[in-house]
Amino acid sequence: MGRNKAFSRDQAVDSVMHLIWSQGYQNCSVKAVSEMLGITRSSFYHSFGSMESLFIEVLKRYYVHSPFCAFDQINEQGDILKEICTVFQNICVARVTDKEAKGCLMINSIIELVGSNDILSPPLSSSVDVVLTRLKRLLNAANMQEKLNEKEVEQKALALLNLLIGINVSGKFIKDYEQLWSSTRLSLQSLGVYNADYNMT
Amino acid sequence: MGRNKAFSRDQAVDSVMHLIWSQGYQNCSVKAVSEMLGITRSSFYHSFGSMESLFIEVLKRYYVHSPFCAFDQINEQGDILKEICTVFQNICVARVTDKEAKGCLMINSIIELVGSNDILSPPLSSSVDVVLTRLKRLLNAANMQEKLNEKEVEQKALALLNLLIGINVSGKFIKDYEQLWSSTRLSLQSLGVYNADYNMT
DNA sequence: TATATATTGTACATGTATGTACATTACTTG
DNA sequence: CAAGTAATGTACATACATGTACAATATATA
Repeated sequence: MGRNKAFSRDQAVDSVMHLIWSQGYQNCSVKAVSEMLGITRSSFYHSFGSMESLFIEVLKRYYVHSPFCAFDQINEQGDILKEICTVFQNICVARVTDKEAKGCLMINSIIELVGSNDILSPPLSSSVDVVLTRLKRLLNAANMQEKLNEKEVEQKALALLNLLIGINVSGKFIKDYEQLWSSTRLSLQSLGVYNADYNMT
Repeated sequence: MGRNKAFSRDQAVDSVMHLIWSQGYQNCSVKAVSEMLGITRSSFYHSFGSMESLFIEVLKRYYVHSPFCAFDQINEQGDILKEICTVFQNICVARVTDKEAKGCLMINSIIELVGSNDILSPPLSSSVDVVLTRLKRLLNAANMQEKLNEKEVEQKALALLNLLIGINVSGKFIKDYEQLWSSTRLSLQSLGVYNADYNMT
């Protein structure tokens, strides 16, 4: 019972995600967000509580749009390393293609907020942990023959994460696909993830 | 002739640098900065014109504090690759040591501003170009025997820049030196920059 | 159809933020 | 020491921003 919402929460979270994505969290005031949603600030507070709690909701939603998510789709029975490379390649395409140079919302937010926002730092940090854990799992699965030890897997996973972050930032000023991808491929190849046989261009 | 400034411009730029560094550019209002400097906003505008122009001044000043600057100090006659590794190692130390998790001002600002601030995007992007050019030069100088071609040098330089960016961001949530450095070392080693003989721990 | 209730809107009090016009101050040079 | 000038301060007009109290609205259920 009670009155119906004048807006779809799903759509709202989605458009707020895009706003924060392109403008940064700190640049999104309750006023601006409310106006974009076509509701009053009063309704905003009633529905979402605060910008922080809305952002946490956005963050969960973002995951399915994130470069990280693609790692979850990888079939562990297939050629894992090749699929990892494909994910990286797709990220290069996405970064070069995006005219707004938005980059990755999660990475952007980490830089913007971790260390300064006590409420949002924990969820952001733990989001990264998830990715790191996932990468370790993939590397271990791909590792049946190579036999890296636990520490080496961890190092390599973090190296891949660093590369992921690097690309997402470089994409802000490097708009040439060939340049971005070829250096990414070089890094992947060096780390033993890319194989010349893959022949990706 | 005329009245003396009540503050040292040098000190002012320096403290504004640290404020922006720890809080982010967008979080530093003219009001807050003026109050920190102990001057009125009126004086601020008179002395600096705008936050944007002050930031450009800060950016120049930052360079000598930046991880990038260390590359300029490298003696091209010595063991260039080893010195590059030392720079990376020092960055790992700096990131892990910094309790505020500030990261690199330049990288932070790129993520925060490139693509959204039309005035500050160009100086930020060109700052990166300087670093990339410097890295290419170092790699070429270290390359006398290896004979990489132009493209390969460019790829490797960008790979190093990506690594640099990755570390600076990872340092926000990874506070264990061993973890950060060992994965960085792995990346450097993979790229043929680190040599097991260096024996850096 | 009446009523409970979730949603929305209005209004308020308060603080922050920006940029400028104009007056004041203090110092330097002739 | 007088005059010119750079630096500073005051005041204003305007807009943005936050969070809440209270009233109005719409709808599902009884």
